[in-house]
Amino acid sequence: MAVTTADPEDLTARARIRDAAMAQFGEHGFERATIRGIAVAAGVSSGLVRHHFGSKQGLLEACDAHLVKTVRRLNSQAAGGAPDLNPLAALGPYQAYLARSLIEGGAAPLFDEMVALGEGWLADADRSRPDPPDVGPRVRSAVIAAMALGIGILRRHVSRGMGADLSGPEGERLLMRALLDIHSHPLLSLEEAAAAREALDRTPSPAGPATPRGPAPTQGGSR
Amino acid sequence: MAVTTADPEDLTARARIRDAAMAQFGEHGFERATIRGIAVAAGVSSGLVRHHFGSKQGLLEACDAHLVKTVRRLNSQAAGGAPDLNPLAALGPYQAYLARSLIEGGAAPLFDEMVALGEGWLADADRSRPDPPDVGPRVRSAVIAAMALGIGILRRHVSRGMGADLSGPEGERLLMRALLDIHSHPLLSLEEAAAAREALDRTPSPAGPATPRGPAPTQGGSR
DNA sequence: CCGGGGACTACACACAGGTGTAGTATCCTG
DNA sequence: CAGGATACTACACCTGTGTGTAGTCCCCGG
Repeated sequence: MAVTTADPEDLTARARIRDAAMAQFGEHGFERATIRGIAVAAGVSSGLVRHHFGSKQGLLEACDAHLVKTVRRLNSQAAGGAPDLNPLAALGPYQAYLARSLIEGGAAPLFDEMVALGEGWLADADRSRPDPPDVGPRVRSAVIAAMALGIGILRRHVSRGMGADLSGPEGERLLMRALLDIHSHPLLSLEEAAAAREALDRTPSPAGPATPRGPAPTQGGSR
Repeated sequence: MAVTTADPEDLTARARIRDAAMAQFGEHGFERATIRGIAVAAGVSSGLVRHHFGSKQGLLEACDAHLVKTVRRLNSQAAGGAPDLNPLAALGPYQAYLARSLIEGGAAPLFDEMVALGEGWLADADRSRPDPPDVGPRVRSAVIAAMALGIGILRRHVSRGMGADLSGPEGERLLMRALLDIHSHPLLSLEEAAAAREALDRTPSPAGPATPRGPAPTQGGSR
């Protein structure tokens, strides 16, 4: 059940402005988006934007609030259900906005909620794990949340790299298959991870040149 | 070996301007950063910025070029070495800039290089895998690259969620331990993944409400 | 009928910031 | 020692854009 943005004709001017703003903010970012541009997209005068939302900042806050409301609604719909490997996909047209908001700092509460959700799941899973994890579920959940969101944030790059548009159904399915494969096949064996962890412990200062050997695309040596 | 930004005094004005610009662009984004602000940070007049780089756009391109050069140098230093689980960390002060650049579309070639590197590694790993992966290494590499970069892009949120500053050495180590654990413990069992894949194949239209059950922090149901 | 308030528009204002120009100092080259 | 190029500054300009103000239309309660 994706977010359904009804016909613009069916919405009040206020809602149309908000949706247009979320689209523009999502696509161009807060600074680059202009009140006039949003007004044109919503089919109203720029003054009306100010009338309804007071200021550009106020408009942004209304967008954030609406995003939070939408996400909470989606979350409660899927309450108790299994977590999603590709959380951003559920937001449909608001996906770009959430990505921007995360980057520009607005969606912090949503991120924290994701972390909390994942933390619960990981804590459960840890109980049936032979070896105890050496970092707590909260830390791992934060990292996993960031990784999962990275796909949506870098949607354009991922689409280019995959050769399929992530926004389309075929790209979405391809992504899902890739995620299933990735998350069911660890990049490191337990032995490799243990060796890397030990190497990490041996270097007291983080300036050491030893990069723990581990498989993931790279950009360079360790810091 | 991190990127070492030498004393500002030791650099030419041009280099100082470029570094200041990368810092400002990285922290505030392209739009919000101002030429005057960059000039002040670099200790020069705003006219000199224009003198050296022609325009704000030209400055941005020079920053991109320098980033590419820096990353290539790091890559060649670590050539043949093992990939890094946390690629962005190696960039030190340029980390924020790369994150911004990826979001705003400038660093596409770098992303593609990461994907190519990871693709090679995955192709190697696939040869010693009992079950054949059902998506090619390039697609998986693109997804993994995005996931890995997501941590750096959402650095602030991750730091908050972990309770430790990712920019500091202690946060970096904690992240590394989390990554080692995550990448050595699959979130899905092979059976779960197979079941989810099968469920995915059964739903012809992607509008189906069935979210393949898989463990990761979530935001809502599937699209 | 009518008074008021909300929705909505048009237009003017102010200012931030990118860009352009002129001028000065400094250094290299012949 | 020219003399020109390059590094660098100060300042004027102008567009874009957020914001403020006044006014119109329309619905609704009394």
